[in-house]
Amino acid sequence: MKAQSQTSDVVANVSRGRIGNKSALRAWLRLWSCVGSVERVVRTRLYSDHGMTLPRFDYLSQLYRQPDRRMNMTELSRRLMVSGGNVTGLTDRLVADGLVKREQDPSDRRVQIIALSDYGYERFTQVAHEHEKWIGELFEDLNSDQVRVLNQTLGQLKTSLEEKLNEQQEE
Amino acid sequence: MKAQSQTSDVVANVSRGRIGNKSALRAWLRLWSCVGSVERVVRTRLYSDHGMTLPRFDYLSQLYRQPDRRMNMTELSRRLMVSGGNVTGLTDRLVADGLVKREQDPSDRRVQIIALSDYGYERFTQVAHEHEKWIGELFEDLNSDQVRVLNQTLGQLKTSLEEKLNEQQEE
DNA sequence: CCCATAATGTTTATAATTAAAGTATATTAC
DNA sequence: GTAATATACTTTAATTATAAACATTATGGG
Repeated sequence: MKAQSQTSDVVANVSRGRIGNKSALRAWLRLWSCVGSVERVVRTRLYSDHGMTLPRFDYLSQLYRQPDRRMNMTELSRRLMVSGGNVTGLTDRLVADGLVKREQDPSDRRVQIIALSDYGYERFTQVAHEHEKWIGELFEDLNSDQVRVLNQTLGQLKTSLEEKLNEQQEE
Repeated sequence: MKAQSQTSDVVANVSRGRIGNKSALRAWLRLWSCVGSVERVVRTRLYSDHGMTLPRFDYLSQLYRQPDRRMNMTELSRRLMVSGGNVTGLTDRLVADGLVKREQDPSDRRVQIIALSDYGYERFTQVAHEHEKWIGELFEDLNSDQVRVLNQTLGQLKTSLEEKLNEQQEE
């Protein structure tokens, strides 16, 4: 597998070389660890300070970002990266709490369109403001160079992963 | 809210400047998205190819990394970043499947020491090899420079987060 | 039109997960 | 030594999550 670097030692200077599995695994474990720590903090504060769970916050934030504050179930499932059955259950509870509403798609009777209610919008706006502050505090020890490079690298990884997922799906 | 162009000017002039909340939030969303995508792939393959769930794999991997393949419940809870009750439930099921064993700590009768069984070790070794390959494939589009910087930045973030968590805990 | 296939969402059964309360044991202060 | 406190783990009730099977509706080809 490493034979390739011999042929291209001029080009590589090792710097642009392919990464090995061990190296990738290390990066993955760090990613996992960082995300876990941040999630834990956010989940705890969401619950103690606002009586809101993290899955519901993530759900509402997807609706919030849409211009019309609306999205169908399949799209929610895709964006939240959770199963369809999960979205059904979350939706039931959010509807019961009055945070979102179910609407019918006039052009396709299979489709449920979920709309953020006025109450849901108001509620989410308050919580999101706090949330943004927490994240800012948690990342404050990184400098702007680091964050810029991080965003760039993760953006590339995200695109690459999406391509792989699409390929996989088509097989 | 300042216009984006103004922020960029500041960044350009002061490259090591403090990051803003918006910038941190963007980084957090990318982190979350990448981890979600990778987790989804790993979870699906673990289940379809090996009949193993992701939480159990994570649990076993913690034991596997220990020299004596042993760890108590509290430490498992801390490392897996999940609640104690969760570890109790996972342990019950893993014991039922013969992958781990419960042992008593002779010096402290409150402590449960969890040991990877021979079967669990064998089983995990096979799955872990595959897992490492999947991660390698998922990250293959990043070059070694990117992974090095990523590891460095995430390492710093991880340390910073751990400090903040400790401070918070002591309050 | 009719059938096969795909897409959308729900249901079912089970597993994973949390927060909070509870139990048992250990440690510390006095 | 005893009481207060802390630690380790379990239990409880509710929520969140999955995969797989299902029902309904849409779409495309003959």
